[in-house]
Amino acid sequence: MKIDPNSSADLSAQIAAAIRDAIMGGKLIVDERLPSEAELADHFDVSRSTVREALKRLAAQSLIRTQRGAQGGAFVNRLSYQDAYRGHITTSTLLLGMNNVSFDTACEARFALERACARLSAARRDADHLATMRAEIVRQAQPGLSDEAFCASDVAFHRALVDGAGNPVMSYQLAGAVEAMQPLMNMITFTARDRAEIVRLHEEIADAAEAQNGEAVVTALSALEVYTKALAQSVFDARAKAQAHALAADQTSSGGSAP
Amino acid sequence: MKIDPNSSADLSAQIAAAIRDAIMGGKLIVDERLPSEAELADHFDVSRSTVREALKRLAAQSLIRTQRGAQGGAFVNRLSYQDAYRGHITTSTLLLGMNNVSFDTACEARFALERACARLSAARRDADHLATMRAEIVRQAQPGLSDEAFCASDVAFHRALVDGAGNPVMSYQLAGAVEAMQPLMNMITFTARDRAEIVRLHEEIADAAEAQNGEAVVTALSALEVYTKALAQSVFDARAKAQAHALAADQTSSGGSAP
DNA sequence: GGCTTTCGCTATGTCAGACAATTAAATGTC
DNA sequence: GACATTTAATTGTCTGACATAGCGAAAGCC
Repeated sequence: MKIDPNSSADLSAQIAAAIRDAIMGGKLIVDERLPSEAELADHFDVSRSTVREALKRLAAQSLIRTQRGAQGGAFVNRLSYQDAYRGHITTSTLLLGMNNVSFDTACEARFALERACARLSAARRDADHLATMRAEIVRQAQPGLSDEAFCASDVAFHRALVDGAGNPVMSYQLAGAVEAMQPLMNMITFTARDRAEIVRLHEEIADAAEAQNGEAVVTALSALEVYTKALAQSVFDARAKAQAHALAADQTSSGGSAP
Repeated sequence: MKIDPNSSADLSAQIAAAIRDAIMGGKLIVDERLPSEAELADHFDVSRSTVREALKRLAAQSLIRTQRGAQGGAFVNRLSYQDAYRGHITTSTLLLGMNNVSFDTACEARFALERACARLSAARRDADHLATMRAEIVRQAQPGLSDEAFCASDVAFHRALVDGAGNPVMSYQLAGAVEAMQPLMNMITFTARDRAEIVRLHEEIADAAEAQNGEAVVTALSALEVYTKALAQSVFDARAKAQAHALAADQTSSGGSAP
């Protein structure tokens, strides 16, 4: 493990990259202990603080974990599905939130990918997955549920569907697409009629999954995609109209403020 | 932004979490400058080193960038697709590599998700995407190409197909599934006959994409999935057989070493 | 005036050394 | 042998210092 003394990048970033490469290249294996901070500082000829900053970078990516005390140190971490999920969801949410991704684009990606799980899920889902889906449908039908809770339940429902495929890699990849939609969905106010229609489509999906009819799950998901997009469109249209109206009123009263 | 003084977790981790929450919650917006390290140290009542470790954690996730000099500091970073791609691929690769994910599981997830892009890609791909696919096919047909280069070209081909869908969110989500397969594919030695068959299927995919026939792309992808799985199975079987044979020979010559 | 150069300020990057907290192992005690 | 104590190793945190980078204002020059 070496770093380039001529590089202009931060030493801590270079050291983190060197260790990351060693892990990804198999030179450091899972649960192996890294040299102590003092030894690493010696090896890279930097101070302990610099090494620590590098290790914190790796810890932020769940590549290592640290343990205090004698026999402690930094250990190569086995990246768990749970850790990977969390990071993936965080990144996906920020990516959508910071890049003005349109509702349609995110929605299209989400449903396209979810349909990819539909057939496998219909074939393999077990009783637990079905029970979760049914339970979330019941929750969604409860009056007085906040929009946030409704969206959260929606996510839980779809996650159960995806998990039903029994492929953890797929569940991981889908987690980003499904969960990152939640902030976008939270921008929508659902009327009772909207909720009823969504619940109806969820029931259609659950029924199809119970009957192990993959084709019907795909069809219902497509219907849900169309309905969701239309709903969002109408909400955004109404909001834009209200804003234009407010702007016009403002200009009438104050005479406007810009050319 | 507050931290819990009773928490047992590292202060730097708590501070990083607090700032991360502020960013995700919209309290800090893109390109906004964070307080200086000294000010943050003051605010959280910790030393500058601790603040720096927290900031390095965030930098590792591309949530902030830092700039030296007067008017410098830490700024909320707009998470670019490129940064998100890189992180996603790293995580996916490690997840597959560290959890003994079977080739079949990863392969199933990859092709299921890729089929989800197929119809959109067939409908929307532009000349560039087609050109990239054709170019990679040419590369793959060249004799003398190393297995690694063949796999890399395979990834580039499929990425072009996925990008053809024109949905950057989908491209991002797929990046993990497609690229993380590469290390697994690299474990396979391809015979000339294997490569020819894969190239043939790639041509089928490119032809279908050119004809904007989504259904045909899906069919060809499924055929490629079946072929890839069978190929991997035969390679692994042969390897296991060879190992069993070597073990038997070893036991015969040395009398064995285990109960 | 318009241009370049210099200087100073502020912020991050790095270093050195110290102490606190934690934990496992070694040691001592009964 | 079981239990308590000490010891050593290691990470976590703090303090203070200096190096380095970059912006902006001031100074100098034409």
